[in-house]
Amino acid sequence: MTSPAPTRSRKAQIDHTATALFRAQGFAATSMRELATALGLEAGSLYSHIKSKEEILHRVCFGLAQEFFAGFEQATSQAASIGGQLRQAIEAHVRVLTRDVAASAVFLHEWRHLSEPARSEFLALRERYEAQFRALVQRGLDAGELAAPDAAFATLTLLASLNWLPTWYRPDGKLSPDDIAHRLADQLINGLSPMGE
Amino acid sequence: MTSPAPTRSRKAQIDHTATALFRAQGFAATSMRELATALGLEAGSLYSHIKSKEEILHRVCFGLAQEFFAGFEQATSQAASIGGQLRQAIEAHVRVLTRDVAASAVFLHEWRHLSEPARSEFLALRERYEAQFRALVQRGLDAGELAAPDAAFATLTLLASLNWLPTWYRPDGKLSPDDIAHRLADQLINGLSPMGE
DNA sequence: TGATTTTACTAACGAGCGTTAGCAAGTGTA
DNA sequence: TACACTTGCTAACGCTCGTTAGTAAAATCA
Repeated sequence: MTSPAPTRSRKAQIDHTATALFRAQGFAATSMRELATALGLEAGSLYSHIKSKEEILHRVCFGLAQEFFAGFEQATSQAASIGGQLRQAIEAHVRVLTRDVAASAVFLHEWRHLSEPARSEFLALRERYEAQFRALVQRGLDAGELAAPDAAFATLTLLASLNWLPTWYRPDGKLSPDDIAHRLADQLINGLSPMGE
Repeated sequence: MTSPAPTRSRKAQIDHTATALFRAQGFAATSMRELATALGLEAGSLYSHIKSKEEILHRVCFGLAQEFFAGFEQATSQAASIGGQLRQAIEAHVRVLTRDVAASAVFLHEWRHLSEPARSEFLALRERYEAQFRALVQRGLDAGELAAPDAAFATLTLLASLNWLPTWYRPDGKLSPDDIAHRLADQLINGLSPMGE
């Protein structure tokens, strides 16, 4: 009862298709009948594999949160300058975002359809993640490796640039995820001015 | 101070309340009965003032689009360096975003619930607006006032930072809209590195 | 083999959805 | 006064929603 492989695969298939629909139409505007049709099933059949519609959303949101934490931890565990750690953290974030753009979009926009207490738990995780980023930026400011009037503000702007990515990124574009990660890090750290102005 | 002025038409009140609900719960997850209750009405009464639920969304989305275009035009019509124009355009964009955060959030996230052909028209407007920004950045690159490997990429990142604002901005925060506009422009143009570099 | 689990079906439930029709009270205008 | 316009009500329409119950074929495994 712990982990039969074939069960997992059908469930994962449902999650995957649902994620794509949630992204394209939103959680509330996606019906279970629509999801079932996309999978070649009848609506009722879905409930042999999942308990509820929200369960899918829950799994997507919390699963991705875990990936973000893992990426950040790996990026900052290696010895490097603060600026180097920030760059690695940015690239790790971008890597998670681009690994599954649909899931990322759902993670970023559909979490508010979680009901309590999941919603609050999710927001707490999100705040914890942002706080980690903020602390890293603050260390950079203290060490003189970064310059900004306010760590909180700088961090918000930084994450903003990253989190808009799923709205325009296409896996078949000419820039690879690593290209994008590098350019984003460059632009955010160096700005748009020549020689930094 | 924020009490509804008696001069505001019932229609405008409906739009305003609906915008707040659409922002908090999403368009699809907000029912007309819920909207009516928030206004102290019965559901059917709404239809003495509006034709449909989508009509409200249409008005919010296209109304804000017009504001963005007006802001950009005013920002770039004044004679200034390219960098100065970009700075003004950024600040104009932020000013529109902060004037009505709820409407901005709806504009940014709920437009996909527009049905055709409104949806395509909206996307065309959006693309036109981004193209204007992109052209401005490109002129900056050509004139040597800005530095980036790619105007399109730089523009996306720039607008990304701006458009994330409605998710965290609170009108009663300690930063005024103009403060925010200035800081955002600084950070995006100069980056996080000390002295640029 | 037989037992069990997995997978999917049909049919239906109660609830809520956006919207409409018809009516009535209040308000401004001539 | 009479008329029109605005505003809001009640009641209901056809429809879709997420979910459940009960059943059964197929796959898995002892």
